[in-house]
Amino acid sequence: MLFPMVMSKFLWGAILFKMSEEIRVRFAPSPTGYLHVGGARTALFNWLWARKTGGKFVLRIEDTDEARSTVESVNGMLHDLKWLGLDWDEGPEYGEGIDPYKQQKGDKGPYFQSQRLEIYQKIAHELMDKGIAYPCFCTDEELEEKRKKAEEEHRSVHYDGTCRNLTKEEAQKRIDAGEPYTIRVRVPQKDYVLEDEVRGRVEWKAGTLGDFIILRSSGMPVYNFCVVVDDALMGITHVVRAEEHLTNTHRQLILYEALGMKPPRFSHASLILGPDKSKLSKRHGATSVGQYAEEGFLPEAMINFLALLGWNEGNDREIYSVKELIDCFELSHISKSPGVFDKDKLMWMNGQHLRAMPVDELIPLVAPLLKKAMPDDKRLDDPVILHKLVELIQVKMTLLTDAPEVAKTFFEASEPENDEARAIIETEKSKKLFEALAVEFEKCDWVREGYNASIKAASKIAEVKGKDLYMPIRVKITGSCHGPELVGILDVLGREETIARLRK
RNA sequence: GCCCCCAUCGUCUAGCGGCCUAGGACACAGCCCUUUCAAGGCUGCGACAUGGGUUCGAAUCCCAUUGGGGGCGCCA
Repeated sequence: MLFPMVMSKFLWGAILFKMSEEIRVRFAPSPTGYLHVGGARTALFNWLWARKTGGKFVLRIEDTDEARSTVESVNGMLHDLKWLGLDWDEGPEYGEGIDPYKQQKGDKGPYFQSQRLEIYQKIAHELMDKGIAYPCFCTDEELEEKRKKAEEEHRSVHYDGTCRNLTKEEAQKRIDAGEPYTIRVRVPQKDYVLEDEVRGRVEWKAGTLGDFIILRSSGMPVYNFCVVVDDALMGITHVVRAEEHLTNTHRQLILYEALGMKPPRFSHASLILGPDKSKLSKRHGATSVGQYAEEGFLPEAMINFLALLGWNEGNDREIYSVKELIDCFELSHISKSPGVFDKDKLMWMNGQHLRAMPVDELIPLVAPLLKKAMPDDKRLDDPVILHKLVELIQVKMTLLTDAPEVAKTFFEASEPENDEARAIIETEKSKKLFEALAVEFEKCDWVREGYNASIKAASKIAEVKGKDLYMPIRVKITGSCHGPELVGILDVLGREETIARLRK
């Protein structure tokens, strides 16, 4: 008995291999003007899956709610996605002077729902012609009434099917008379089963859902309908999205069946929560990716953090590069329980990525911030000094935006920061030390060995050592009791500046 | 009200019946390193929601309860 089983396994493998089509995933945000971290994580999971499998990542804009949709709001979204490094293979183009509505890439477009209205309308009417859907003439008021009544009688608030059994002729007559109507699908009386990649088997019993609208009386399609039509037409093979859509899947399975299409594989990740465990929203602070970019977070840290919030490889690993994530990512390892967005951990992670970064890569990120904080400082234009400076402050930064503050503590000459600092440099011994050191510095080689020797020599002359030696020098030169290592500071400042500060 | 999902330290999580007196990370505290502050290293603090089963054995499987979340729209 073992042999046939093994055989069939091989056979299945072969068939699956042959049948396996290109994997196509999508991210379908509404154009709200910015990318929410929850959306970013959804986009990331999709993107990782596409990149891991060599598939395609499609970007589709769900803008049937036209009011919010403008070039600016779309670009805001695309900008954030680009910043994260989540590039898409199909969808609107992004860039200076590009109109995302007009310039799109991919052959399954258009990728704006607002540009696909005829498609939805045509399909909705086809379904109606086939009797899979039907026109409903119930008015808003009537429906509201029914809902109320159902609630009072403790029945479920489904549509009662008033227009379900209208004859074709009767319906046509009312349509011809110009009566407004919506199109509803006839929901089959049967159970539906979803085999979710992360949640496993999810079942809906027959009768838990009433006939629902797919096309409004205005001719505008409804979300669940658009999604299914688009996903089907765009050849989406895997839908990865947040848990809030889990119950929508029931309707969507019905619609796939109505269209005679095979549904994609679904993966429902859970929600991202705020510190109070309610769904992450603006009142919890920064929720848009753009805000984190401005605060000085690195895209690779953001990616790493978001990936680990709701996904893990099954081990203790915390730090991943983007490439490593692509290699390790599996849909089945997405976690089922919701997670709190922990900014402290994000900060830590940012520090990890920041410190792991080669100085040459860090310089272009930090230089503009330094330049902005110290616009008149010519030294920043010197690549050698800039390199030394960034190298020195790298270990002291958590965020990119920490750079100016850390640099300023020693890069710019300043008065003692407080009385404690002032007291340190105003002792007689300290004053003696500074002069001795200035003299030594004038004649030494300006390399680490040189000024280390000078400090030693001055130490003997002024009869101070240890903390009484280094702290006064630090305070005299920088004005602060804290900062990067002293010899590094000397490296950056150079001989002239250092001596000038000692003698000031 | 009905439907669906979820449940391990404060937080993110490992765990998929014996390796668990439950491991790692963030945060917190202490120590070490160090001319300072960081960074780094070490140590500590700290959790299987509750109640029933199943089993020789349960964080792990099943059922209830409780708690959280989502949905039930001519919103997306």
